[in-house]
Amino acid sequence: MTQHPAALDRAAQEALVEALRSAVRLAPLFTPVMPRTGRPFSVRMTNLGPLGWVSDRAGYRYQPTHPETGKPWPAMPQVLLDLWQRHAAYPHLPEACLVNFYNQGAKMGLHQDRDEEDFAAPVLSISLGDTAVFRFGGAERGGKTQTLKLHSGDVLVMGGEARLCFHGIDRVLGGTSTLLKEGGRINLTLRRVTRPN
DNA sequence: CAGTGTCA
DNA sequence: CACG
Repeated sequence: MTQHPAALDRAAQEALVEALRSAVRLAPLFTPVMPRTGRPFSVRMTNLGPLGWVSDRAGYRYQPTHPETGKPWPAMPQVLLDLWQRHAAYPHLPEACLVNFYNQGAKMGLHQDRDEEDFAAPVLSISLGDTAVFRFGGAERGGKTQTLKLHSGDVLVMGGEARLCFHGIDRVLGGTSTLLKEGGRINLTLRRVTRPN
């Protein structure tokens, strides 16, 4: 787990937010639900790139289209591909950018990212907007955990031993950033999904 | 079990 | 930590 504080300056963050606004017009935020129970998540999400992560009553999976519009996900902006190239230390393109929007009060329980085929690729996380309290532990559920504050513009790389660590968001600290006029936090996670040829 | 509710 |  490697944190790069303020890897994106304010101008880069604003440009990214603008790109995300365009993307969300094409691929609206949706509220995922838990497999089997159908209980809703508190975050809303969308995706960019050839594949997107979705959760519904049938389970977790990656798919090439938006679950509500049926249309392909919008392309990943070049700035994200550049960030991957710079921080991922992995010689293939990312295939999915999961966009999670947290309003104040939203959280994400401890989980592992394990729906990808290639755990050799890291997961790269980019934080925008309000500061979040990020919790992470080891590769076993129930192990010791620590917390870390993630600020707007931070890039976190979960690779190597940290690739399968349990992690989640305890809470979002309202009013800690002026980046998003509507408040809240956006997290982007870039992932390689399929095993490269 | 990427969810919530409850209790020490 | 148990649940549905």
